[in-house]
Parts: sequence; structure tokens; C-alpha cells
Amino acid sequence: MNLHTGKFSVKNQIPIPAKAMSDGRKSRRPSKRQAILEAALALYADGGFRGTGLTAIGARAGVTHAAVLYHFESAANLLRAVIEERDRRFNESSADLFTGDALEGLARLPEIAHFNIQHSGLARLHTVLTAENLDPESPAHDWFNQRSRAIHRMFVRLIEKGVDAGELRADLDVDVEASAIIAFMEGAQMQYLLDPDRVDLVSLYENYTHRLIRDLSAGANS
Amino acid sequence: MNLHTGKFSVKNQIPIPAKAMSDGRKSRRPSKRQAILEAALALYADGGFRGTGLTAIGARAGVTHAAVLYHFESAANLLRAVIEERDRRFNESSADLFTGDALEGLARLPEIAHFNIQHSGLARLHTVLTAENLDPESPAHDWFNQRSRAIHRMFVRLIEKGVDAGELRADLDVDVEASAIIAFMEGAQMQYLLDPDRVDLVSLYENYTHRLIRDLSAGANS
DNA sequence: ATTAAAACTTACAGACTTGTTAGTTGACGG
DNA sequence: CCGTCAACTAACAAGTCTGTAAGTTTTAAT
Repeated sequence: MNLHTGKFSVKNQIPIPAKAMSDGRKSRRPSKRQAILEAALALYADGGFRGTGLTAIGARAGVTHAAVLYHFESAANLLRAVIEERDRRFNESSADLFTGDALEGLARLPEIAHFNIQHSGLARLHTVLTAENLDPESPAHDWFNQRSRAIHRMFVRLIEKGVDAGELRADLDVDVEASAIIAFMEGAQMQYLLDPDRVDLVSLYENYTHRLIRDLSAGANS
Repeated sequence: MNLHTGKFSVKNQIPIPAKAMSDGRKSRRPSKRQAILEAALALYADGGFRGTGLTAIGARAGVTHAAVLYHFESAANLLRAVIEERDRRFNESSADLFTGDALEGLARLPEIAHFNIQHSGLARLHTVLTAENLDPESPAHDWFNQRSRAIHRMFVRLIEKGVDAGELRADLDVDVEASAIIAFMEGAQMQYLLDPDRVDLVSLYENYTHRLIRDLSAGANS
């Protein structure tokens, strides 16, 4: 364990990737960078950041741990790249939930359940890394914090849009409602990951969504 | 409801505590066992199991890491003791939620929010360790799995009691309802731990509880 | 006072961690 | 054909981790 230990704590920001990123010029060799990232995605999902060494990641990608460091410069930096990659993939398939009407967006929440079941590796990665970085001293705490706020804002805006459009009740505490939705999703995820056989994630989401829409819709009894 | 607490064998034989547990006989020296457990409680909450070494735990308790092993035999065994201790404390103050009527029990859920805020160390410990043991290969995965099922059963029974008493709707999918409640609580906890300044855990719980009771009460519109 | 045992400490071992450095490989440009 | 440079590997360093073994201190009972 590290406890504080300066390390990268100087700035919250983690240094930029690496030089080995440019594909503008001709690559002299097929570079294992992507394979390494993929391996890290998978292994962090199982063992978390603290539980997974660069050697294991390299081995899965068919290189030594030095190659991992060559491409990502440090373990913390690799973590950052992994988190961003999972975000990229998740957003790709869920961003459009926030583009339409509020009621429509809420009704489509179960799509997230489907995505997370199909990509349970990514889902576990997210949950494991979030929990691992609850401690403010953790290497990526600030990043997860910001991320959390960003998602919260998206839901707040979605709900506000619904309120403005008259779809949703006007007396809602949007902050609380947004947090509640996120809480349900995160918690359901955790339940499912812990015991996939017992928990039917889709049923959970559908039941929740149905009731959520009924409760938030304009005209619902308080 | 004391869910067991015993150690119904979780197939993986985790050895029994140690000889140094008996207080039936006179202790020859004040033993740091309790101090070590306390230190582990605190440090695991911050850094998780994988992120915390026995040396650090020992240091916090004023002993060497060898003393930790003397009392708990192995790191995995200490983890088990820590989990059980957190459970014991949590149950002590929340077990009676399940003894009364269903509606009363549900209405008192916000008490859990208060407990978790006051004992945020224990709360973080629970969340961090749960996430860390999502992987079936993890040392305490089975234990957390069983624990999760036990809690789920408690809520199932509470809801069933309410249905039988005519307090709650008869057409509920109790399994799903129980999972949803747990999901909300776990997720809310995670949100709060990640960003205590933004998330008002008590408001979240109160809002949720109010709506939950309204939705589940007999006579509510489907 | 001697003995016995709990409750430690010190020292060591082996495995694993991140990270550095120096050397090797191989394809492409000239 | 040859130099260059990306993309590595091998080896090493310094540290951490769990666990073992053997020796020491403290106290209670005889």
C-alpha cells in the first residue's frame, strides 16, 4: 500500500498518453498497444487495478511488462487509458438515451441493462474500479468523481427537459431524482455481478423503469 | 433475522480464527488482537483488501506484521474476521427493521442512511470489499455471495409478511422488489461515498422510501 | 523461583510490484 | 545496402507482500 506517497499527487491530472500514439506516419511494426489495452480491460475487470500487475497484462497481450510501460509510461497511466476506453465504448451505445424526450429516455433505460449483460466485462470493470477509487487518496479518485458528476448532470438535464416540456411533474427535486436513478442502476449492477444467477437484471430494470415513469409523469399523484 | 452469523461453511474452508480467542481463561497479556482488528477495519475501508498490507495494519495497531499473522493466521483470514465484525456491528443496529410490520420496516429504511453516515468507515468497508470480491476467484467471493442472498431473503420475507397481512399489494414480484430495494441502497451508498458533498443520502432515502411505500401499499394503482 | 504458555519481535525467504536502462530486432526511406 | 527509428526484450533495481521460524518478554500458576 502506498498511502499518500506523493507519487502523482502533485497534480490531479495524469500525464498524457505517449508518443507511441501517432498513426499519422507509417508504423514500422504492428504494435501491441491495442492488445495491451484489451488485456488490461479484461484483467482489471477481474482483479481490479491493485490486484493486477503489469506482468500479467503483458503476458495476456503476448509481451513483457516492459512493453506495457513503453506504451503507457506508468501503471497509473494505463489505468487512465483503460477507464477512458471503457467510457468511450459505453457512451457509444448509450449516449442517445439523452438526446430525445425525457419520457422516451427513461423508457429506454433497460437498454443499459442489456448492454451491461452483453458486456459484463466492461460493467464489472466500471464497478470494481469505482469502488477501488472511493478513497480520495486513490490514483483516479478525482477522475471518477468528475465522471460521476457528469453523469448526474446528464440525468438532471434530461429530467429538466421533461419538466419543461410538461411531460414530468414540476414539483420534482431533480437532483434527488437523478441521484436515485443512478443509485438504482449502480446498485442493480452490483447485485447482478455478485450473483448473476439470482438477479435478473432486465426484469429489475423494467420493473423500475415502469414505476419510475409512472411516478415522475405529470399528473401523477404526489 | 440474525442471518446465521455462524459460519455455514462456505465450502472453501477458511480456517477457524485462532487459539488466541478464548477469554474464558485468564489472559497473560493484554493482547493487541482487538487493536489489530480495529486497524484492519479502518485501513481496509480506505485501501481495500488488496491495497492494504499486513505491515500497515500492524503498524497502526502498534505491532509488527508477524503479530497480525500470529492472531489471524493469514491475510485472508483477517479479511474474514473484519467482514464478520462489520456485519456484527451493522446487524446490531439494523436487525430490528425486520422484526415489525412490513410497512413499518420499510418506513424505517432511512435509519440505515443515518447509520451509514455516522459510520461511514464501515459503509465504505462494505462497499469496497464487496466490489473487490465480485470476481468469483476472489478470496471472499462466496462469502459475499451468501451474504447477499441472506439479505435478499430478509427483504423477501419482510415483503411477504406485508402481503400476507394485506398491507402490501398481492401482485408483487417479491424477488424483484427485494432486489430493487437492495440495489437502491447499495447504489446510493456508492454515490454518497464517491461524492459526499453532492449526495444527500438522507434525502435520497426519504424520497425513495416515501415512494416505495406508496407503490407497494395495497390498493395502489398498478 | 521455577515453569509454562501466550504474546509477541527479529530475521529471513520467495514471490511479486513498478520502473529504468541498455541492447536487439525488423521494416522502411533513401 | 544501409542507417534509422519504433517496438520491443532482458536484466537489474528497489520495494512490497505474505508467511515461516526461532528466539524473547511477560505473566500466571505452581
